[in-house]
Order: sequence, then structure tokens, then C-alpha cells
Amino acid sequence: MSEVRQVQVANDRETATHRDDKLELRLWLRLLTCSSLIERNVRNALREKFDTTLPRFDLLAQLDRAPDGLTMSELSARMMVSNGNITGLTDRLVEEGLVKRTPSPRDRRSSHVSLTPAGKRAFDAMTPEHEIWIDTMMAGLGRQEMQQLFLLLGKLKSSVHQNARENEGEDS
Amino acid sequence: MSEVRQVQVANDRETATHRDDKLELRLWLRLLTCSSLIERNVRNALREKFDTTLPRFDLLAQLDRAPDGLTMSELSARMMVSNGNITGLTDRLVEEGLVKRTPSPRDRRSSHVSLTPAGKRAFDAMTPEHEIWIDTMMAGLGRQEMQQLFLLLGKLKSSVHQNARENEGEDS
DNA sequence: TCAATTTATTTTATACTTAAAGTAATTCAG
DNA sequence: CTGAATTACTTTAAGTATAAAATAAATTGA
Repeated sequence: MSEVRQVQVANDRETATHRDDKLELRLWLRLLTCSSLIERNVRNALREKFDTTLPRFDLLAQLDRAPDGLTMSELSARMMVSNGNITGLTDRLVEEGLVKRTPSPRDRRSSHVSLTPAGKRAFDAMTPEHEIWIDTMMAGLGRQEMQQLFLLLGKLKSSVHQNARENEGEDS
Repeated sequence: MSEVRQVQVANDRETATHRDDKLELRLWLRLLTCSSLIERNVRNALREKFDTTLPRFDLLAQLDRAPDGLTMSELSARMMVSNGNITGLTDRLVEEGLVKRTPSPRDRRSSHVSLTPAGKRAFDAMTPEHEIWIDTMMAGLGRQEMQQLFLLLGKLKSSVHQNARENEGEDS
């Protein structure tokens, strides 16, 4: 009575792709699956280990890389989210004391956001762990495979920038 | 007086990566950038052309691929979102008349969700356009590059499944 | 100068998303 | 058969996200 032992097969988006679906579509779904998987893991880990969220960590990371701080618009561009989103996110981080707003002396419309000492400490505590999570998830890939993947994704990124419908009213 | 003509350089996440950042981290950020870029484009296109959203389109797509319909749990697994999310999403699509819930005769806890004729029509109207958007964005990649990318992402997916911290309480 | 436009940000309304708790039906152990 | 555990789904509260409108400051052009 040999049990039919179901192998744990993830029931993700790709499960339902037809064999005759176009390569482009299957590629997009797989890309999305990978991205979502990693994102979910990082999100969960951040919550469990540091009681924070991915958007907050992301914002701190952007600031850590820009020692002079960034304007709301710069944050919006780098994090690829709307400006309104940054407003709320910054508000919460200010409340937590991890970030501060400094009105720009040159332009009264804009403010520079930067890490507070507490924010810097908090971020520095998270970084090494975060790096380990990422490394771990990618442990199944060899050095060369990663480089290859990095390269191909670079091409994809260019392709999207060049061909996407979003490019209206761009610089001539 | 030669103008310094700024080339339109995307100010995305990767802008701020240090040269000495680990390959794994840079790979993850680039993956996320690609995924977000494509996602944003599809989202905008769906809104502009069909006045709908990506999650709704996704749900319709899952149902279209499963002619007998799916339970809420199956939808949750395939779309990789929480079960509570599916509840709300389904509610809205039912309101729009694109989807219907049929109580399962075998299990009074669960219901099968499936496309209504209107839902099928709506989805069929969107599919060809959607495919074009994806194809267009990937037009910069050759056939072989796409296949290579697909393969490498498959490896990454396995790696994440195997190594991620999420694997607790799994099948022995 | 000064009106019109652009830019930086905030506000508003709505949708999406999650985790956690709750409800109800089913299954399982004994 | 029955109580305990599990499963399917919904509800709730909070956070994240967007588009669009609003505000206010800076810039531009005549």
C-alpha cells in the first residue's frame, strides 16, 4: 500500500501557467514569484527580530547611504513609491525617533530627512542580520550564476526603461 | 557655454548601492527594481485602459486558468497573499459582477469562486493587451537571454524555498 | 513687476495588505 | 460518540500604497 507521498510543491502563480504561455509571460511571473518570496521573508524577519517593517527599513537604508540626508522627493524617487507615501512613512519614523526633518534653508518648500543617532544605531543593528538573510536565501546560487543573473536583470531593467509605456512627456 | 546635459538616469534603489556592497545584496535590489518597474507599468496600464487594478486582474487570471473555480484558500496560495486579502478582493469583484461565490456542497466552510460570463468577457478583453505590455517591456532581451534568465530565476526560487527562514514546521 | 507655471510637499479618499483574533464546520483520537 | 484539534474563511486594526486635489514656495516670462 505504497502511500502516494505528495512532494511539497509550492502552489504559486506559476502553478497555473500553461505550457503554451509565452516565454515573456512566464518569465514575468517567475520574476514576480522570486521577488515576492524574498520580500515576504525579509518582511517577516524584520517584524520578528526587530519589530519593524520593510518600508521603514528601506527608508532608513536610503538615509544611511546618503549621509547628508535626502529630500522627500529624493526618497520618493529612490524607493519608487509616491510622494504621499513618503510623507506618512517619515511621520511614523519621526514619531519613533529614528529620523528627523530639517527644513531646507535654501528652499522653504522642502525639508531634508536624515537619521537621528538612535536611527543610525537601530539601522546598524539590523544591517548585518539583513545581509545574512539575503545571503542565505541566495546560497543555492554559485558566484558565477549570481553575476550572470545580475547582468541579465540589468538588461531587463534597461529594456523596461526603454520600451515601457510610461515614457511619455520625457526629455526629447 | 556647453550645457551639461544630464542624462536621464533613474534614481532608483540601486543608485545608492556602494561598490563594495555584497553581490547578493546588489542582486536582490536589482531584482526588486525590475519587479517593481514592471509591476508599476502593468498597474498603470490596467488602470488607464481598463479601469481596474493588478490584484483584481491577477485574481481573474487565476480563475481563468482554473475552469472549475478555486477555493479562497487556493486563491490565497497561488496569489501568495493572505486569506483575509482574498476575502476583500473577492467581495469587490462580486460587487462588480465579474466573479461569483458558490458554496461548496462537500464542505460548508468553503466556497468555490469562479468567473461569471461578464468576468470571462472582461478578462478576455484584457489578456491580449496585457501580453503586449509584457512583451514590449522585455523586447530588449533576446530569446536565449530570456531562457537563461528564466532558468536562473528558477534556481533562485528553489534556493529561497530551500534556505529561507520561513521553513519551520514543514513536512519532515 | 507680477501673473502663470512649476516644484515640493501634504492631504484626502480609496484600495490593498498583513497579522491576529474570531467564527463556524470538519476531522481526528480515543 | 465526543471533545480537541484543525481547517476555511471573515473580521478587525493598523500600516502601506496610490491618484488626485490642495497648499505653498520658487521660478519663469513678458
